Amino acid sequence: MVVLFCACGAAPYRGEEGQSVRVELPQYSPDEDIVEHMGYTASYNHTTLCPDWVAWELTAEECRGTNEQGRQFSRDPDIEFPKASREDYSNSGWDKGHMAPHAEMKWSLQAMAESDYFTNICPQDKVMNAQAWRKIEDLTRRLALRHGAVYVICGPVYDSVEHRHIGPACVHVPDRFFKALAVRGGEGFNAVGFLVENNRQTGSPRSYAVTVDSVEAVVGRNLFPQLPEAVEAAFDWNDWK
DNA sequence: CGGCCCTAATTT
DNA sequence: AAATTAGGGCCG
Repeated sequence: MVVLFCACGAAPYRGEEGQSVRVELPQYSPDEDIVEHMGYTASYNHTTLCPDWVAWELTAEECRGTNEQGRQFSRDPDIEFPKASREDYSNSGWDKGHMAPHAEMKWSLQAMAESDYFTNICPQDKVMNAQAWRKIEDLTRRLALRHGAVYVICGPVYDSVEHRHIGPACVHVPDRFFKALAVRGGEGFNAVGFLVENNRQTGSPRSYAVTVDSVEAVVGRNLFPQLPEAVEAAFDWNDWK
């Protein structure tokens, strides 16, 4: 069991009882290998060699970070057997796709470096990563600036038993990716989800938007256990565009 | 155009 | 291992 704490320095949401609540964290089990970094929390899967989920709170202040540092993909020192490496991805035809974006860590050089750990990386289709996925990331940053903070969780989806693998370590290639966002509105929280196939997807965020309930049905866990059930049951795209 | 998502080769 | 350079495409 891992005791989670707020390592990012951002002011955490305080629930009804006044205690600190990590809205971005999903339901998880004690046997998951969960690691805390400055900018994100991840559950690393030693079979897929990818995270099962990566969660973080992105604040407006963090979006205004100005540090500059190139990508420096490396193994996570906090994971005991981090078998994925650069070698698995190079010449594979698949991107080393960030879950928590490098560009959302510009508030700290260390956070930027930690975002390049393979704990935070999945094989992503080049076109999907640069277009459909990036547009959802751009939207997420705009939402953080507009609302002050956005709670984010995303990760891979494996639909087929016989999905493909890459590299000597056999990193599993996801069939889809999910992402769920929650923001504080006037009368509580709003939440929306996205499901994107891991192929040449170029569409707008709206074209991938679904309810968080729909994402949970695919992922098989409660993504925002701190929020009321009704928040996850529906969304109005006017709140997100 | 700058910013963002990357790749690969080369140098130190 | 890290830094630098060169290249590619899309978006606002």
